[in-house]
Amino acid sequence: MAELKYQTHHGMTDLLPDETRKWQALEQIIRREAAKFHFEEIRTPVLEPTELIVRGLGQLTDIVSKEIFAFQRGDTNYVLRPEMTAPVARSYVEHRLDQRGGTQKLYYIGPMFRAERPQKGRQRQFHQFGLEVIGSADPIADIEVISFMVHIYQTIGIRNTRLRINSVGDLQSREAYKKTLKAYLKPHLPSMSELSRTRFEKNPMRILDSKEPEDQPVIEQAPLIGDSLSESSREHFNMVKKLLDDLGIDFEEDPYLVRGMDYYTETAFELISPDLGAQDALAGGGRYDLLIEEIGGEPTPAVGFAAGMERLLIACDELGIELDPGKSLDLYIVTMGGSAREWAVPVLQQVRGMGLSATMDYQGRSLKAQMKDANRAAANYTLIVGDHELARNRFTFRDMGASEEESLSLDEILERMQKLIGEGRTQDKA
RNA sequence: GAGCCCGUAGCUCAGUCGGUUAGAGCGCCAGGUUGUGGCCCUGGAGGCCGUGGGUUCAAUCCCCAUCGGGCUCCCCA
Repeated sequence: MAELKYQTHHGMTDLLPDETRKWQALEQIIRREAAKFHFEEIRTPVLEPTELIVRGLGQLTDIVSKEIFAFQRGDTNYVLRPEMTAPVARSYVEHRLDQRGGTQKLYYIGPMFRAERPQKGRQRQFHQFGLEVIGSADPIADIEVISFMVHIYQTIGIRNTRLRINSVGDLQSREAYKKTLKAYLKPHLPSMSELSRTRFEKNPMRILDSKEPEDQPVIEQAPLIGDSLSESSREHFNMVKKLLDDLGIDFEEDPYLVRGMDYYTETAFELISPDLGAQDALAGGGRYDLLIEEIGGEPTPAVGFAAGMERLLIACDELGIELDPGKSLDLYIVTMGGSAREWAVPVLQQVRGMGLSATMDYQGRSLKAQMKDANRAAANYTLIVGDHELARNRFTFRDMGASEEESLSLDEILERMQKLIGEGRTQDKA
């Protein structure tokens, strides 16, 4: 096709009407289920202070070091949020949400931005939904979060997922572990990948995540975080696993699971799907007991997860799960002639006032073209009006599904429509 | 940041071993049915064959660059 004057940026896509129906259906499920778990929605700006993201996620993480969209205006630094945990934590501190009392249970849905090379299941503007439970150190909080995450995919019908969990321990455990790990790694460094060698000083735990072949033998023999866990971290993790068992949620313990953000402590988890290809992580999360203090709040334990919506929808496609309820319209008013068109305008308002959806042609097209349009819009009924009907004050009311029609007064038609609401025969897919 | 593949109508894709007016299906518009959709038939609109340059008598086709897209590594949702 010819060169376009303007188009979306690399890795960013328009969601067109035939797509957005599916998105709305997904969002509806998320909101409904979040409400069941008694989570409340939080919405924050897409632009955040650069420092928040850098401090929050960690300077050395991939996201911060090479994937953030940042710009400056005057002497203020802005970033497009790459994730929601830090922004929610910021909001919690900024608005003293602890003063609302108890544990804050928040959910969000929205666009995130990362300057990566796009591929299947990875875009520069993508969408996540997720939960944050702030103010509880109880393993029950971890479990509620994990259980919601698993529940959502179950509800949608994505069954063949795998839950992987690990504990990265509290601060003491991590310091102790880093020490043993570095002591172990040091003699092997010369034979290891360049990436791992750079990580050694900065963040040795990330080496365990390496997929470089030359690192594998070293990693296999490496000491595990599990062996360095403090007593309380061990108890916490054991309780999480026990509760998962109690809930009948299958999981596999992966001692090598280390997640991408520095703020994680204790429980870390990931939900992966074999239906996704290279980018197989559907969702992931964990506890972040140090983040809120790190960004200037009171020491506050918290746990959450984030899920990629594009990936969820890809999985649905792969599995043949249809979220799109399809188009629907209650009434299409077909008009012939200027007076009929003018007559229709207030009738539309009346029908809509009854809670039904209604539209008409705006172009003065032929009856046939309007019928075709009504069909395309998946209209359940059409009301046909021309000079003939106006003169007799009786209108043609056509049932598009049954291909039957009769001549009725407007009141009779409205009465029928009213009845349809009661019978739930209309497509009110809010 | 690195590698591989691909850019022909709105969409999915043929095609030209380089050679006069570039095709199909679907979609769109109209007619067949002077006031009736979904099926069928007929017709129509719609392409500087992504863009720029090069080679050539001649380029949509070959070469280079560029832009865009897809996939992979890395990493993540």
